[in-house]
Amino acid sequence: MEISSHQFHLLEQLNEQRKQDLFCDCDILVEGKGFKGHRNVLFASSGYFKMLLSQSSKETSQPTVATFEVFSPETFMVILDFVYSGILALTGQNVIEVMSAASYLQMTDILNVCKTFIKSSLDINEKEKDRYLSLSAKSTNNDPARPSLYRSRRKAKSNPRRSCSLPDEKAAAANENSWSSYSSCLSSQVILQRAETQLSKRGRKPGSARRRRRHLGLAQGRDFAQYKPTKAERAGSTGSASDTGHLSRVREEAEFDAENDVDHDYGYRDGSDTVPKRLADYDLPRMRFKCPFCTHTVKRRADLKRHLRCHTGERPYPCDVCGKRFTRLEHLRNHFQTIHQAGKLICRKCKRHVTELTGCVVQQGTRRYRLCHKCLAEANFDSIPEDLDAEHSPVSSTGNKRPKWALEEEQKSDEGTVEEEPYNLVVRHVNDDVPGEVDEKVKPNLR
DNA sequence: CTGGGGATGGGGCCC
DNA sequence: CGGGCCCCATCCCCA
Repeated sequence: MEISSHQFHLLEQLNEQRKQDLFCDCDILVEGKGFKGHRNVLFASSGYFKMLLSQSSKETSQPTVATFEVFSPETFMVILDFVYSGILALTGQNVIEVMSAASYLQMTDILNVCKTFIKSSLDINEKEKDRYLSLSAKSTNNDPARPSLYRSRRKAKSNPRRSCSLPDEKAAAANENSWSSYSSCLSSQVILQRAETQLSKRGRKPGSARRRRRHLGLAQGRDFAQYKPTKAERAGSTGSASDTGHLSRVREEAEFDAENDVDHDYGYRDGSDTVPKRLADYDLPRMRFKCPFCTHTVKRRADLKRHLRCHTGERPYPCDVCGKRFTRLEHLRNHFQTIHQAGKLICRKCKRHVTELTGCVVQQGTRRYRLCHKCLAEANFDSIPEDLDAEHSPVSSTGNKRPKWALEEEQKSDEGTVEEEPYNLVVRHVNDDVPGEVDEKVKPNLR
């Protein structure tokens, strides 16, 4: 027989012990501020502490000391409170830093909740946008009541501990009405305010966005936590070795701001007085959309939507021929044209320009390219490397418009010269949330 | 190991 | 607002 309240009471007791510094055997120093905790609780909650404590597990007589300089004490407080209560006090203000810290501490539950929080915030319907954008110039999102809104929603659930497992899409969907409107309006304001901050920053140094441009290159499975700085950034970075992932980005941002004499004190917290004045100094568009995952801002919501794919890993455009997936239709088209349709009128071997008359298309697996007649005669296919996909690739020698996976009976070899256009590009927009479901022009689903 | 070039991915912006 | 084009940075493979 399971007594459901036990877990809650146990956690409550541990939290009391923490507050009264009873049996605490772990000291955590965050930017100089000290926190107390229990090794077993921290071990069970964080991958980082698991690693740390398992290394120092032999010296159990001495209290463990962990020092962090990569997030603020306030942020760690939010996380520690969550560890000991199951309640995560997320706000539009702190979500980015909490997510960064959770990533650092390898606390995937918090990470997922933050992601869900942010993604829900992005689902801004027009009504709310109009309403809150008009408010945003005057209002502040520092209302202390707001985090409690999020908490209360979570508390409404039967088990407070379970309530942190929000990443469950169904749960998120079920709760959408109850909190996404809140978070989206909150986020609208955050986005606008931060956008204004960014505008002020960027406005001082036109073109700096380009110089600071980062290749986010987040392929599927690559998390933004694994962000790699560019060569220039690596060379110029003065960040601590422990500052990994987006934390280093945050730090770089700070460094950039320092370099460029950016004033962070915009007075947003106290209201609107300073904001229009500052913005008025720069003749820039009023609206920018701020990416919740990074510092990037864009003019149009559609561009933000597109940009977000580099964070979410969403690749809704699969190549029907090789299965490779792309974030954009145009990338799929480019890929298809160059890889599967030999779109480039260049001899692959001698790199000379070829025409339909002076060259021919060579098919190798699913890959097609052109060779001039001379190179074709010399190569005789021997020097052309095998295509890994060759064994399962359809090959056409007819050039008919037909389904690309229809393997022709008379086909004997994977290689050979072919006529034009055996593959047709079929544009599909795949919804990743429903595995296997393929639909024409399904709207991208931001997870 | 290194440089070159193709492939890919992301941003700006026009239509 | 989506599609598409252009440009550029980065990755990655290969000589």
